[in-house]
Amino acid sequence: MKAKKDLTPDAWIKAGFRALTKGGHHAIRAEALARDLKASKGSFYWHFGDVASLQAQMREQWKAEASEASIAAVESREGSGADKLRYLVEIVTGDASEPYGGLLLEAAIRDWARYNALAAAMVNEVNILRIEYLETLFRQCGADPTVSRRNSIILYSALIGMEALAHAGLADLQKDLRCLLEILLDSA
Amino acid sequence: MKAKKDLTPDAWIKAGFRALTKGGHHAIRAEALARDLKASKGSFYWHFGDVASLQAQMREQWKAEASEASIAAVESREGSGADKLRYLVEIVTGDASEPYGGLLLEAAIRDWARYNALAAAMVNEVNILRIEYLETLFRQCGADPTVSRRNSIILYSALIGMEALAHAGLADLQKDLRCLLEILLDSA
DNA sequence: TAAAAAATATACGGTTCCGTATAAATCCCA
DNA sequence: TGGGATTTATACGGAACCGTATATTTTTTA
Repeated sequence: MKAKKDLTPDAWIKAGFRALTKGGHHAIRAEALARDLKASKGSFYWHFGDVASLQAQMREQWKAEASEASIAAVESREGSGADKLRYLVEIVTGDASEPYGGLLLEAAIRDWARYNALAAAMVNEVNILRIEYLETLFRQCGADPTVSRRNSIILYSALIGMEALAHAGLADLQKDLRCLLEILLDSA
Repeated sequence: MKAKKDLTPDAWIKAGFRALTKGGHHAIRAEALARDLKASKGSFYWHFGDVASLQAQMREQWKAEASEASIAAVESREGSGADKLRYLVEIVTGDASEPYGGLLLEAAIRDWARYNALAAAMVNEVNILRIEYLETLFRQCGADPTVSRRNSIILYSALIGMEALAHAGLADLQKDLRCLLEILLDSA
């Protein structure tokens, strides 16, 4: 009999994200993930004490990634605040650029947060960081703090909402969000 | 022993919406609803063939309500297109005005649609109707069709996205959405 | 008021899951 | 190469759920 499939905790975490994206937070189940990885439940429970522990590690990993990835990519570039905003819109609407399936996973995690306090707390922290970063960019464009904050909230909200519409073809994520950005930049 | 609690199909449907809002689509379960209503599973299966049938009726009911409620309220008023848009923003951001818990239920249904094709089809129809209605209002403000459509998508997306942020206090749904509306009205 | 119909309750078998216990296979290294 | 540590598989008991079958009670009606 074969054994020792070299399953790392990370492989289980990735499987967890796949399940979350496809079936929602309740789809994160030990036996289902084991089937996905063609492994057995025993293996799962060697790496994790329970399902909640896997979920905790999923939250940690996503939070770290979500807090840094896009911001680091934008900050590594030279350019004005407006340029950075345009580039940011570019990369976050390009799904492939993000790990674990980009906006689809984002949405699934947001759903998760709706029904779970721990996930909600994490998503909230990420939201705060992202909105604060957007604020700095809008301020670099010359907008005053109040307008910057409002623009940030509007832009970020629209991104979240458009993802749902874009999936059905109702919105063109890239085009519509870019358009909104220009409107916001002009409105000052 | 008591029996005959006068449970209508509608009582089960309402319980279904409660469960959906609180726990997500997987929380719509016959035994859980029965506990909620202090009834038994047998009663549920007298009114519904199975859980999928309850879900179908939930979708029908919500679709009818969601397609008409806000639009009818706005259309019953006199005023310019801009006035109607302002009033529409007013009522959709006032949570209590909608049945079954307003935006919270909306979000839960949107989550449901993410993982279920039937729910996705229904939500898509509702989205189309709503966006088309927004378009007519923007056109009444003098915007050309292309701009009207873009404004509609932006405004509707922002509403969807802001709900998630507002829940954590990051956005002021009413204020921020109204602000966006004015920006869109000015951008023409 | 007795029988039929409507509505609810209880009991059952089957499935899927959780988490634990235990066995088995593989890896590492002395 | 053999034995301990690591990793995976199998087997188990218990819980929750589904949908059905079968009482049991209430309401309606003839």
